[in-house]
Amino acid sequence: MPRAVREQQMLDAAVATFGQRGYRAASMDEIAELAGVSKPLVYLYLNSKEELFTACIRREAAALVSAVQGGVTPGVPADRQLWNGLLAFFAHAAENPDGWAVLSNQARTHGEPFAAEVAAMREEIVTLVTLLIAAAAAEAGCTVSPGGSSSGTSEELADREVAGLAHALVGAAESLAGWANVTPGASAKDTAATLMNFAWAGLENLMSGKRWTPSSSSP
Amino acid sequence: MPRAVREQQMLDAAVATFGQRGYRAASMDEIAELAGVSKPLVYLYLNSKEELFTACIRREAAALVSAVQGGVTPGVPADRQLWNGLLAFFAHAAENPDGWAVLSNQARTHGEPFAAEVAAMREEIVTLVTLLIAAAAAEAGCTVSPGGSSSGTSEELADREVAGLAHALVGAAESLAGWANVTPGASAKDTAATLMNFAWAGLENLMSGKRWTPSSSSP
Amino acid sequence: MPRAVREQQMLDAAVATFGQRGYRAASMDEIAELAGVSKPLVYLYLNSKEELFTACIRREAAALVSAVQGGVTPGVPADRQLWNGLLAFFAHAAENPDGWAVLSNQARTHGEPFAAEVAAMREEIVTLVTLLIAAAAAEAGCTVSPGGSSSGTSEELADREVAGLAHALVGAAESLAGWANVTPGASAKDTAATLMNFAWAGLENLMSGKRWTPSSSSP
Amino acid sequence: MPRAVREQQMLDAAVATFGQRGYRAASMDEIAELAGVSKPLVYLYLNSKEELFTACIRREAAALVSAVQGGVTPGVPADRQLWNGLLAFFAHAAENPDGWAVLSNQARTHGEPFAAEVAAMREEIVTLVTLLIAAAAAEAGCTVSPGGSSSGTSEELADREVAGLAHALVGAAESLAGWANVTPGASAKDTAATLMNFAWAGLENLMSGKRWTPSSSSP
DNA sequence: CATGAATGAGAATTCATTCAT
DNA sequence: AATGAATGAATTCTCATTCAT
Repeated sequence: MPRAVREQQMLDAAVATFGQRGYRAASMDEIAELAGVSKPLVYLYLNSKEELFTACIRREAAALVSAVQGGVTPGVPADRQLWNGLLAFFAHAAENPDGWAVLSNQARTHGEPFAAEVAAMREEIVTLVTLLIAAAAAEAGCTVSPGGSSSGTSEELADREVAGLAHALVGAAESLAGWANVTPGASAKDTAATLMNFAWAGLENLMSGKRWTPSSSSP
Repeated sequence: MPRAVREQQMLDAAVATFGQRGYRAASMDEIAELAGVSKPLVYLYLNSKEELFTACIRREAAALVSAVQGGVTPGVPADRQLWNGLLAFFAHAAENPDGWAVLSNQARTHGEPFAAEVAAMREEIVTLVTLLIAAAAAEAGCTVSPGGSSSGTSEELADREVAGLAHALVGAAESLAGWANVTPGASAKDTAATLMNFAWAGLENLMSGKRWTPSSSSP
Repeated sequence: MPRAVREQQMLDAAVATFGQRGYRAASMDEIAELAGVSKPLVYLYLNSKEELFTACIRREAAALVSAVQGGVTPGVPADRQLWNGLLAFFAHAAENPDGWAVLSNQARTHGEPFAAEVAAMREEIVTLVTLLIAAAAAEAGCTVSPGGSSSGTSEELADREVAGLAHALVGAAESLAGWANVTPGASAKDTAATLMNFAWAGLENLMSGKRWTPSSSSP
Repeated sequence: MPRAVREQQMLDAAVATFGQRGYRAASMDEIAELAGVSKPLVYLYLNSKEELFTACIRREAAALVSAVQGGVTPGVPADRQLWNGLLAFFAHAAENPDGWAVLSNQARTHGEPFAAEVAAMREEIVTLVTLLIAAAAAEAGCTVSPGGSSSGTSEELADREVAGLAHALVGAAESLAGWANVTPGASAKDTAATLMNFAWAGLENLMSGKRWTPSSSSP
């Protein structure tokens, strides 16, 4: 059996085990057995538990990013791109629960070699979303100023605000994906719709300058 | 030294260690040393690693809920209550990063004794937020119908939508808290403002029936 | 509460715990709790686990020997004395199962400080039985020769044979006591009768020279 | 080194250690060192202290039963079979003192997983002896009635009496084996002869109806 | 290419024992 | 006379990792 195939089998087993047991609780014994190979072979191919875990993270991160990017097709309006991206994201997380668990739970929870990998992936997605939001703003005739804090002027949006929005959106998506994965009856489409509604409304309001500030409320 | 004091010292040390290392990677040796006591004493007072971890989760969850509830003072308008609650939440998470890590990362990542504890706390907060959102809607003259799916009628909001909003809001807040804890220059107030804007806009749009649906967009 | 009383309570608790759990598995914590006192007090009175166990053995051994000797009343025929002794022995073992377990199982199973204590008690009983057997033989008009091996002559019994008989009898009694303690429906009287029958027959045969030897059998 | 060989080495070491120190006091460290392997290997092959101990009991019980059965060759008169069986038993116990200690002391003294193992072996031997005694009775022209209590009639023996005899005989043999193992100058042959004499006499007396009863003695 | 055999290092947990009061 | 507080030293068990073949 060719090496590449064996390696994928090992990664499959590792993702499943890490996702369900957690990094520390997963044992190389269990992974090797699940992969149907002997432990030394795992070491021969992947060197150590740490490298094996890193390889898992990379593979799953790449798959997720690729799935999302597959949804975000240029040429259509920004809101549709966002919608398709969300849909692709929730569908992928639902179809690969172990991989999603590795990325969202395990990788973050264990020290530095791993957190950086996920942070990179996350940054990639945040960037994508930031661009989408900026594009949506542009389509709505709103300029994005590279300045610091929010000017509050209608038709103008600060960089920071767009970035904050993107972060909040990605954070909400991550949280909802975990929730949808453990909630029966939460389809990817419904989940995406909930978030899209939320996000789009926030975006429209920001663009039209209707911000909520502590002082805008009753005394 | 009296038992109660020692116990708090141990919990302090345990929260710090669990928060930084993770449940499995944290060793009782390290916790005991950090607490300035011998391991047997930790066992004498807290019985096992599992019970120790559970005690940490309970204490931190109670502290967090209490902080948030301290912000949500009845008698003021709902939007202010929400604002104050968010502020209290982000401030508490920022001031207790290890406790927050225990609740948001560790407790969820490890099997059933623990996940349930956090789920209970989360439910408590989601309920609080749901009530707040409903109150805000009422203040704005919008009725909340106990029916199933969204009717789309102006001035009417389905139960499910309020709950979805609350879930998304709490999820976004959790995610933003993690992000703020890791991002220099993100103050609790700024973070709360970003989210409040986002959430309030979503709420206003929902209340006024301006929902985004896949088909409402350009082809 | 006077010291002597407290000490007996501790020994009661210790005998029960050692008898049921075994020497190593019994913990000083459990013993102290069962005795209703604090651990340091146990140490104050009995110094160490080893000394505590020794004290248990001594007390139980003395009680057993005293019970047996209470049955063996001089002045009556030797067979009756033997019978009464057996009866007293089985009754005592049945009434004090934990004490009997300490003597028969635990004390023997754990190294040298303890085995010697029990061996001493056992020797005391074997001596008593030896004298009884010799008395019975004398009553039956049979001389006991202080010589070495069995002469085989009728009406004469070697020292060694009497000692062997006594040892076998005591061994059988010990074994039967353990058996009776775990066998429902085995009364002390029945058990004593079984053994008495066995022993008395052996004795009579020996005294009348009807020995079994390998060569006395068919070729 | 092949697994089977290593396993036997480990069992050898374990039997020696358990026999001398007792179940609780024997440490896996000591056993591993005596076996000349590392502790993890012992766990890899035998899983736990409990399973290791059970394996010891099984091996030693099988060896002992096999030794006794090797002595009891069919085709020769029952008394010779009994004699050869006793001889084989005492010889085996003398040659394997640790194994004998495991079976006779340790296994009985510690809770349920183990006691049952030994009880099974003991039952096997008691059955063998019961059959032998019945055969001996038959050869002597005595019928064994399946009835309840002793009829007392000459030439007739109740089931119960045969079973009681077998139990007492096995108990006496066990006790004598322990004694012989501890008494210098007590050869297997001498020990067997003492017991055989004892047993055979008891059997002959029972068969000829000469039972001792409390009331048959002088007042 | 693949594995059976083997281990050093460290994990959780328990226990007999001692002080200061 | 009595105890709450505290620990050093084991003990059972697990795991990532490496050779020799």
